[in-house]
Amino acid sequence: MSTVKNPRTPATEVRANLIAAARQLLEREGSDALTVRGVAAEAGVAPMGVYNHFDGKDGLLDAVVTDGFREFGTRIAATDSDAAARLLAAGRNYRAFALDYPRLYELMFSTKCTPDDEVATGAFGVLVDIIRYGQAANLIMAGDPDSLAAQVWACVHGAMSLELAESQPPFLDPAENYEHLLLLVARGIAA
Amino acid sequence: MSTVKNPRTPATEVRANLIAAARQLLEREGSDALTVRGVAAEAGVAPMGVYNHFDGKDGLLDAVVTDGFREFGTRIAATDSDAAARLLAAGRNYRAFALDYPRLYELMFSTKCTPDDEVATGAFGVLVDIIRYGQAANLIMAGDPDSLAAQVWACVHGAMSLELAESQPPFLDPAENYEHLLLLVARGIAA
DNA sequence: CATTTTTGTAGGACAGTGTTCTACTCCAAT
DNA sequence: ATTGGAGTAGAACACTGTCCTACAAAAATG
Repeated sequence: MSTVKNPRTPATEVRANLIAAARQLLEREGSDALTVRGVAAEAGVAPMGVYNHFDGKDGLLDAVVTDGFREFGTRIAATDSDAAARLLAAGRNYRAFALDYPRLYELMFSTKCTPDDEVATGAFGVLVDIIRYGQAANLIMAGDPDSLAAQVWACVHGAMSLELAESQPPFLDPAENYEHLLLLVARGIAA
Repeated sequence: MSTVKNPRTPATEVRANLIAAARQLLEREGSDALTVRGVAAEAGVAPMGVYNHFDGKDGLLDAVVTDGFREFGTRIAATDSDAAARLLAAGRNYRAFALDYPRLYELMFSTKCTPDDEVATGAFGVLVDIIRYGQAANLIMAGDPDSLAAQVWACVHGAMSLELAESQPPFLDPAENYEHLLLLVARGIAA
């Protein structure tokens, strides 16, 4: 009978709790489950927190994808000293992240969300640095590293986007096909 | 004061009208405007038509993306006798379609919709045929045409997905970058 | 041509959504 | 110790997908 009042969440944790709850809910139950009331309940927070700490639901989702890009940047980094190995490793790290958080990955690249520009650029910069490293080793053709990175990014993103949407021919093995794609890209940007 | 009753739409037209209305509304006002009531009003049809002719809103959207894939297949086809020119032309046709119907294109490749398998496979087959034509001309490397087509498709899809989401560095010219990407792909699958 | 069945429209209803408002209460800094 | 900011609770609004009933018109049947 007695409806107990929930304990109050410290102000400094509300924001982080909401982002973490949204990410959990997104992967566990899909993007349809990302409701203001649902995320707040998952975070143990009042729905109003979404409006006090973010610019409504859209603002929360923007914060979620920004958080995703921050993690993405650290995940795709590779440190192999061999330039070719580093490029391949980064490509595989890219796929591993997308497979770990498929729904977040889709949200990150959908037109519904706008991640913080600096953070997104940071993740892109990781790839640019790998391209530069390959150019220094004379593995990758000369040219604007940003442009080359954008092309490489497009190829791997397209592969993961299609794999996650199951838009690829079902008789092709996704992992095998992705490895072939990485080789295609390597040939395409070879010096 | 007097609410006039709308004329009744012939049964054979309701379905096509709803799909056409959804496509118009989608491009004109964005995916948020794709409500059952909104589409029905745009089509001059009662909302119940969405449930009589489709499996609810999701069924209507599936029909919309299937319609999109049908048109897509005809649009990307290229007939240049030179194999390299045909491949390039198809790549440019691909981009032209995505730029003509950006919101439909995003919907077609989102996880929310499932196009009719046969139709989607048909569009993919257009690219497979172009790959085969290039192999016959000894322009493209030997290997499974389906696998090669899937890789090429991934690259161009990724480029358009990023361009439409404005996820590319703003200082790069999209058209120019896309041309570079087509050359990258051509080198990657060259014999 | 007359009758019956199918199928569109009208309009209301339901639960769930994003969003905003008010009231209350607790934590923290002055 | 008091005050003000910031959390919760809960109601309210318009809008969403979905379903239901009632009625009328088109289409198929005789």
